[in-house]
Amino acid sequence: MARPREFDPDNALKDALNVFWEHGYDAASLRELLAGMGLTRGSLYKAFADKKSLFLKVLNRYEVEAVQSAVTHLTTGPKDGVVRIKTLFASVIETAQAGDRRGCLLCSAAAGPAAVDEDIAEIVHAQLGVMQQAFDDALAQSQAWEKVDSEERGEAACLLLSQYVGVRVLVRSNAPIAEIQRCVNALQRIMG
Amino acid sequence: MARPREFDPDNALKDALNVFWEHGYDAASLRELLAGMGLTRGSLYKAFADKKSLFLKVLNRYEVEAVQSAVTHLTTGPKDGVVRIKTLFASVIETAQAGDRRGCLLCSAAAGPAAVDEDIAEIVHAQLGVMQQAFDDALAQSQAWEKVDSEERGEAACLLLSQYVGVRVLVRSNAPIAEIQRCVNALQRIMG
DNA sequence: AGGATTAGGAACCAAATGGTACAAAACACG
DNA sequence: CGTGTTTTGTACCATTTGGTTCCTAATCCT
Repeated sequence: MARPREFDPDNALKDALNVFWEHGYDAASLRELLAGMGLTRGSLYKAFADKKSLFLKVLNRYEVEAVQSAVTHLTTGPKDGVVRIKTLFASVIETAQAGDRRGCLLCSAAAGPAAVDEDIAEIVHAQLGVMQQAFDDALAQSQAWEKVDSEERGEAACLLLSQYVGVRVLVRSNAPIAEIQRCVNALQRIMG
Repeated sequence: MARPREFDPDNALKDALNVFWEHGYDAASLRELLAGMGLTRGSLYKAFADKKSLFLKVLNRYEVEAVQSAVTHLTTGPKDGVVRIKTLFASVIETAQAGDRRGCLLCSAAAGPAAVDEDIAEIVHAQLGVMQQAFDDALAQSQAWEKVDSEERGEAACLLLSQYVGVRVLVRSNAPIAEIQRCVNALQRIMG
């Protein structure tokens, strides 16, 4: 391994994640990525092959970093799963209120042209599936839903996932936070 | 008004809508637009100034064509507003099942880089507001909600809007229809 | 018929796109 | 010390981007 690389690949991936998260896959130009990651073309292409491959690796990092964080919200903390679901949505509002309007990388990728690419779509759907499963698990661990049959609960989990996608898209679209707050209020009321 | 134009501007706008609807604002290239509209650069720029202006006009047409169609779903038909809301979501499923995976132009624009542009964002939010109001009106005209105070009903309308956005994004992302169907099932069950 | 005015179309433009080629630089190992 | 191997950085590439120029063609109006 002759000359050692001068950058930490994992750190570079983190930087790339930030660029993609802000601009989306298509709108993130190679120049922006290079600037954000602090390296030059030669290094990037040697280490990550090309833009798409880089994005796929970034998506994996997003899972580790963001999706797992949401899943943790849904699986740990208050004993009742419904409460945890509520706090997850509350945390989405908090993030937006703190000025982070990037929304969810997965949700944006799902809505954009990137979703046409099969490899990207596969990962996106897999990770949304992880979220959905976490919603389902949380519902299963709640008083209100423990007696409901699993199919009906699964449908509710689907509903929560699409709700989650909708909210995060609205956040990214710069919708008034008050409106998003109202939407989450309704969700929390409906969930009892 | 010397030489008359050889194309119908309204028709060209309809064609442009189809291109933007399929690819989104950013990914729709000028070449694709010209091909889809069946005219050359000179004509397009003479009639619509530039790409962004064209898109703004297309958005207006989208309102007339698609948003108003949804609003009609929400305001006419069955007497009970909740039933009308259910049928709106059912029609979204039907569209997807028929092979139309374009989703909602507004929802995609909201999630994409186009939303950064103030002029575009303004129209997008205005039209989403129209949808939200229609949800609110439909709820007001239902047995289940007529006794609920207007703030709580307004929050439910917000919820329905974000739900709508989420579902249409999932449709565009090529998510399995069965999953989207389950999500709508849950919505219809929750609404009583 | 003829000037005025507008649409149509092609050539052209600079800038930006993602990607490649290749030489120089930095290390490991003998 | 030198050779082989890998990284780095730069110059370069063809292609595509949205947009402009400008000439010609078609119509209106007198």
